[in-house]
Amino acid sequence: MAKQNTVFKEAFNRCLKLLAETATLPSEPELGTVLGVSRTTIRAILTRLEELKLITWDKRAKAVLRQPEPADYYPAEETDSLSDIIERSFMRRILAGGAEPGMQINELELARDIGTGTTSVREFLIRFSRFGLIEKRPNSHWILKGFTREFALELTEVREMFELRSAHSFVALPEDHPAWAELSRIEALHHEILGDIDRRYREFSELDERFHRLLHKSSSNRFIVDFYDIIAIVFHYHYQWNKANARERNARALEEHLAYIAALRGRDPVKAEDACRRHLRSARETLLQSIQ
Amino acid sequence: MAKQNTVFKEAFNRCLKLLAETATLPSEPELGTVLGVSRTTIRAILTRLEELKLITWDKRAKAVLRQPEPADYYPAEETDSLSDIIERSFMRRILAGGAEPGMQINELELARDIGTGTTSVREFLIRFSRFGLIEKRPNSHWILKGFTREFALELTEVREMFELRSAHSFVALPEDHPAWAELSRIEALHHEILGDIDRRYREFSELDERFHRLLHKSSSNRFIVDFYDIIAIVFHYHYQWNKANARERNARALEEHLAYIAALRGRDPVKAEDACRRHLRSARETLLQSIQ
DNA sequence: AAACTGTCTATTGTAGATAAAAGACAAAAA
DNA sequence: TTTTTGTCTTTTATCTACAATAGACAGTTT
Repeated sequence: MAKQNTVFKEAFNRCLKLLAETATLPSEPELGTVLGVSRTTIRAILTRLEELKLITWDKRAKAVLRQPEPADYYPAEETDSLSDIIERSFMRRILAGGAEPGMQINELELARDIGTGTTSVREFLIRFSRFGLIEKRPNSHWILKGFTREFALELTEVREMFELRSAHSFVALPEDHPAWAELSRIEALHHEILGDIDRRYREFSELDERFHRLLHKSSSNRFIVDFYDIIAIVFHYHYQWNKANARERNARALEEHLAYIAALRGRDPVKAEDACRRHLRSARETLLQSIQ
Repeated sequence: MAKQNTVFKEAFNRCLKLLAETATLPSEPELGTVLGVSRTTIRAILTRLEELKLITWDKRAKAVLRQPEPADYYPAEETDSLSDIIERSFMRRILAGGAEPGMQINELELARDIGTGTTSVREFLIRFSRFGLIEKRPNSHWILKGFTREFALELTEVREMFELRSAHSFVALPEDHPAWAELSRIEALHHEILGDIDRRYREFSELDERFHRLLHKSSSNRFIVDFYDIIAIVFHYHYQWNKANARERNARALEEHLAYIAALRGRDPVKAEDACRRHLRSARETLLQSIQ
């Protein structure tokens, strides 16, 4: 196959959900906007819906025949984009497996392992290299620099510089800036999760990213904003493979966030900086502890 | 062609220079180390040298028959790696040509323009995207964000944070650290160039990069070190297409560097910070002036 | 014994091909 | 007149193939 039709399958599944909710379908361009795909894909979806006798379709007349059933959906494995599959597979190898720093990474072997072409693996590695975990020897292999203590320290050093700067920008944001409303929503979610921490502590990871991205965004600096991608990917996989004491860790982080949010609200740069430092110090400790 | 033999041609040219200097050739593995290529390539070079009747070659017996002539060298156009060609061509388009922010970038068109396959263009764009000047729409084109005033401000903001931090690390380096010796060599070169500024002002660009990279390296932080790649590429092309007042600009920057170097030598963090700020402020002004 | 050469294999860099997806434009419908 | 559909073209994502390059190993030379 030249290209996998994951865009179609994933959009098809979302279209089924839409159908279950609304029981009616808008025009092709409108559907395209809603699902975020081109009209070509929309027409492929409509064709498939017709084949499955979910709808009848003739020009702009679209009649729903029946509600979608679980069997109508494409299985989840088929809707993941190739680059997601490669990323997951690669991260498992270097974070979970016993991957030693200095190890060679071989495009061909990776591709065979994952069952994909070399081009996609190669492009993934190029994209991934900006995270500073691998390095290319031209005309030869890649070198794994490893998820080491040094890496974590270098990462957090920059993170602290960037987030302090962002926190300063944040408190200077005008009263009516939408970030304040978003901050309130985030704060409310913190209280919700803390109120039912035993059951909901796993939601922290996502909320954490949402909170810190909001802060970084207020720097209005693409390099600072983009740097959060590195932090996010590290923490994302780190949380997945390090579940020890997750409940306590997350509860503490949530409390720290609340103090941090309160300080931001107070518009006091010094207090905000203080809360920021305190939280980042403890985040760094958590990360370092998990490494060895 | 599947792969261009620019590695061979470029190494061949360097080997000719070596031959002109030493008039004798070491063993294959040793040549490989000197030229930084594999023995496979070395043997291809030796074969070619023999064909051109520059040497006789039988196992380890290599006798030089004559000195290389200009005609023996491969022309410079053939020794540039494909990615360099693509980079130059792309940078000319977006810096020199009237490329508007928001413009679409089309892989196929770029490839046709440069006369290369799409794969290489695509990989270049992925690698280049970390510089924050372009952005991908998945399944669709790239967007040029443009070399704008905002870009320059965001770039210099981070640069200043990183370089201040690096300058602080630098003054704390132990007395016997090799960086101090390199700093002296760099300082001497500054005096040399300033002494003959009218003729040698063009050498500033390279020296500037060498000086700042030395500083950034002392941070021992891969993110800070890697960030200099962005600064380097921006200034590199910026110097190429903006030659107005180059002599005066460079002379002033050299003086600033000397003050900066003296402050670093004094091991006084406050003075070093001061000199650093002063130089970076003027570097920013220079960059901003050239944008509009 | 250490280094070198001959030979062979494996991997990378790049082009070319192709299905999937995007998107352009004219004709048709509201 | 604005939106929608039918049709067609262009571009992207991905695979496969292959020359260039790296690298391994055994036999040979110093």
